[in-house]
Amino acid sequence: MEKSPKPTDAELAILRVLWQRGPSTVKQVQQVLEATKKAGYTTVLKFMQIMVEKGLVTRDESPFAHVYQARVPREQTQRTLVADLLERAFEGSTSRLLLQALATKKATPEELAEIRKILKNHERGIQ
Amino acid sequence: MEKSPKPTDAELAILRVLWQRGPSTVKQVQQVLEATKKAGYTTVLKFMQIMVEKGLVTRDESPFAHVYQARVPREQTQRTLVADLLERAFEGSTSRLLLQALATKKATPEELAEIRKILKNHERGIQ
DNA sequence: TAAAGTCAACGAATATTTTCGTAATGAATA
DNA sequence: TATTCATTACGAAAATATTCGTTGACTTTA
Repeated sequence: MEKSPKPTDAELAILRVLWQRGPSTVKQVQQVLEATKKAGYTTVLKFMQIMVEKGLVTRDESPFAHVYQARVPREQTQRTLVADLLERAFEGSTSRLLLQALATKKATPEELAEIRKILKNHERGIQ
Repeated sequence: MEKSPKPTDAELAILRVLWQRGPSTVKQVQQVLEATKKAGYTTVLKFMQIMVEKGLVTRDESPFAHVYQARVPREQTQRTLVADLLERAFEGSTSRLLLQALATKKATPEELAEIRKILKNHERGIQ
């Protein structure tokens, strides 16, 4: 079983791009990131090298441009992060977490429907 | 309106003690923390001094032992943290957040009932 | 008043995260 | 082959977070 270390902010931002785009070169990732954060090429490269060492991504050393790929699944990382926040800030209470999540961000009716569905599925699973 | 900077891990651990115990001295906080983390007295003191500077806590400079108190409300801090996580890891999707939260931690029937209640209240508020 | 104890202040040391300058490599091309 | 271009490698610098040793102030008590 793999350990899934908690990625830093910068690492998570890179993972998000890889999850969304699939395997990408440093340049491709950097171009996406420079829109929001202003991260230079070597900065992004450095992080991706660190992430290879940590096992967060794999690198395909293709002839010219190396192609990187997320090694940790999105959902697993999300679970790690939300479990961490639950413990650190909510004393483990999922209901409190949801309460504050809804308080900061008005969910659309579609989101609410989705939440109800998740809840229903979860209850069925528990029976 | 106050800004509510995201507390670091160590700062959040101290805030949790203050939220739970109410106004406390450094020693009292340190005694609670050394059970879980092994934080020395001066370490805790240093953080609490930093937190005064950042405006996270206030200090009552009583005759002998200074008494510290959380200045940021628990719920506001929780909202800041969950909003941050929503953006950084869930593309803003509250339903995804809940899904993964339920996936990591089996909610008790009471928790589920609580969650349903929160959802119902929230829907009523939206109408 | 002296000694011992308690606590805060200060600053240094360490660790971690983030950023980027510069050099090296290898391919394409003039 | 020499030059240019795109990319990676290396390592240092800067920023931030964490930890703690030491000093000094004040209180109590012997």
